[in-house]
Amino acid sequence: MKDIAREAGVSKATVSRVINNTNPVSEEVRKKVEKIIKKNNYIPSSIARSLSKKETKVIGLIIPDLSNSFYSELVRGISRTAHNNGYNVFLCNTFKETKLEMEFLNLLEEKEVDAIILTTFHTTEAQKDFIRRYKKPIVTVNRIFEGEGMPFVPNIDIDNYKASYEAVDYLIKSGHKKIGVIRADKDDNTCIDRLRGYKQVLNDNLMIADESYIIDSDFHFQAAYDGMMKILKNKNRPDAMFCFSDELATGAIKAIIDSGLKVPEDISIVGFDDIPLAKRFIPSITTVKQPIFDMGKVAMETVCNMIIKKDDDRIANVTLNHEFVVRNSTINR
Amino acid sequence: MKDIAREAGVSKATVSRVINNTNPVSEEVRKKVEKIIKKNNYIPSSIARSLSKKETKVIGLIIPDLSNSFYSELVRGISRTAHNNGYNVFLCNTFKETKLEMEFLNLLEEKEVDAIILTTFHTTEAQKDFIRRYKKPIVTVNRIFEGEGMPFVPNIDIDNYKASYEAVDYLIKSGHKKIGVIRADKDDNTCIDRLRGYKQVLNDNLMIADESYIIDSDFHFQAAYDGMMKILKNKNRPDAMFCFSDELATGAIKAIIDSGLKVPEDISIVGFDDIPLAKRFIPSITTVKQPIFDMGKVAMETVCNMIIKKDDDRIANVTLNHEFVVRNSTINR
DNA sequence: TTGAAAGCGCTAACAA
DNA sequence: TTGTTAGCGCTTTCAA
Repeated sequence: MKDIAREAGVSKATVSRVINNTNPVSEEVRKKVEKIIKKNNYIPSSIARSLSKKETKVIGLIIPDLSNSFYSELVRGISRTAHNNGYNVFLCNTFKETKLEMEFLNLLEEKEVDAIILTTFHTTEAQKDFIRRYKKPIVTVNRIFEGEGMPFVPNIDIDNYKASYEAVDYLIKSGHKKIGVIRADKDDNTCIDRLRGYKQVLNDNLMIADESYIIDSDFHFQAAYDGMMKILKNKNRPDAMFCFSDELATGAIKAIIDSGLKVPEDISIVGFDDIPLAKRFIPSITTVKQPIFDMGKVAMETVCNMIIKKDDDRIANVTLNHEFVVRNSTINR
Repeated sequence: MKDIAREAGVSKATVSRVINNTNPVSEEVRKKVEKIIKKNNYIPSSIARSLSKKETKVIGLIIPDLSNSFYSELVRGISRTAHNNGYNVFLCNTFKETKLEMEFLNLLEEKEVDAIILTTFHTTEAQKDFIRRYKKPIVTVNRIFEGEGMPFVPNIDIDNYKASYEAVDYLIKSGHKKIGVIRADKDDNTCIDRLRGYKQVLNDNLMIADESYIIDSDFHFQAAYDGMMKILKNKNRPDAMFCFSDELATGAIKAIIDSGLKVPEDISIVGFDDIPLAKRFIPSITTVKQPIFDMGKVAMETVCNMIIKKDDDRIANVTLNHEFVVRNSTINR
């Protein structure tokens, strides 16, 4: 920059003004400086700028694992929206390791990102402490952080209770009598809400939730496969399974087919998320569609609002609309 | 930092020394400074450090789109290895937009990342110009950049020609007579090598590559589905299809089944990549396994080597081993 | 409309 | 073993 200034016969301040389009600067000088910048292939250092302006124009993003399509789609929504607003994404894939989650949180603070979008794997006290003392904006997706002395952390989500209620209601209305569940991360608020919906709709229809029909898993194919295999040994096997993700649904379907049974003829399957795979799988999967890309978009927009104005009414939890999508993994009984 | 120094009664230099473990500093002073750092919850600014040291410890990563499992897995391999080596990843998802590719390249230069790992969607002259003038390390995955005045850009890949040859050879040996191909990005070197392998093995077995059996697509499900539908109208339909990705394979399978035919009974399908879905799909997909995570790992290791020593013999193209995995989407005829 | 100068928070000679 | 000092490359008052 100094070189540009010298060559143009102006001061660094002037060069800075033309780069950032900060008025005032005469047309004549601007032209001249721009020409010299181009000629010398000069690239301003965004590091120096960040140091001086105390903003980085990057937001930190913490996710459990990209191998889960939910998160890769979320990242897409966030990246796209970030870019549209002049921000960029510093991605932290924690591989579901609690230790890495804290490491990355601290790293993002050191890196002085302008805000953090957080989707943790397991909520810990250390994380809560971090949130308590962190002074820049934090937004979560599908996670609720509350507690003593905790600032308000906007969360982007769907109405998991209602979505779950509707999905199971559909199964009941289409004649299913014995409906099981494959859940995941059972202490997670998302999971809790969904299970609540499931139990409530059974209750409202005078059906009982058989505890042996509730399978725990970890949002991985294999866990669903194993869990489904176990439940199939049950002499009184279910006629439908509601899975808390599409990936879990594929595991359940595979297990059923490997056991010589058919989907949906013997057992109906409902998934959750509507990842691209859901409609392509064979059979295509009936599922609860979450607007994942939009959730990322809204999360990023909320971040932007928080950065600009510290107390706007656009800074709040956002509940997006879900949609129940009927495909070929369910049948009328 | 100044505050810490004042409170500890030492100079900033000393504080810097204890933070970075740069000798020498007496045990006594170290303890004291560490205590004060902890007490005040002091977090050093990595921006200021970067400015001063002229290194950021972040590498820029440009990929076409995370919705493709190949790339999300690649990102995982790169992230993991980066972290193990003290680096972090600045992710740029270009959504396959050529304009964004150049924007991100320029951005990474401004951000002064220490190196770039590049997997472009379409190679352009502007990209080549960038590479020519960029002075920091660049490594590619599955992409070859060559040309007048171009520096050597290490590329991480498998032997696509051989992999393709073997896959089609397997089909021939298991009795298939009419073998088609669904390729993607046909001007890409990867694709060219694979098609060469396909044609060569047909040739070596005195079979002719019927041009109407070669379908162009864009690495998306829908393109494969549509292409497969078209080829099924062919009165002389193929008895096997070799698809250049697993996602394309799922599209082909879906099309075949929707047409009332069966996989593999009527048509065998071979994929490429071995994304996690391949073994879970129904039928599970016979495929060429690429060590995607490892490709990311090796790319990142190569980057590290380039950063440390400018001319090491470990800075070279790397060809990793592939593996042909037989599953249920192929059959002996 | 422009320039001089201070400062962002750190590192790294060099001196003590 | 420690402190002093001069940057790193930019932005931003304040004065001219």
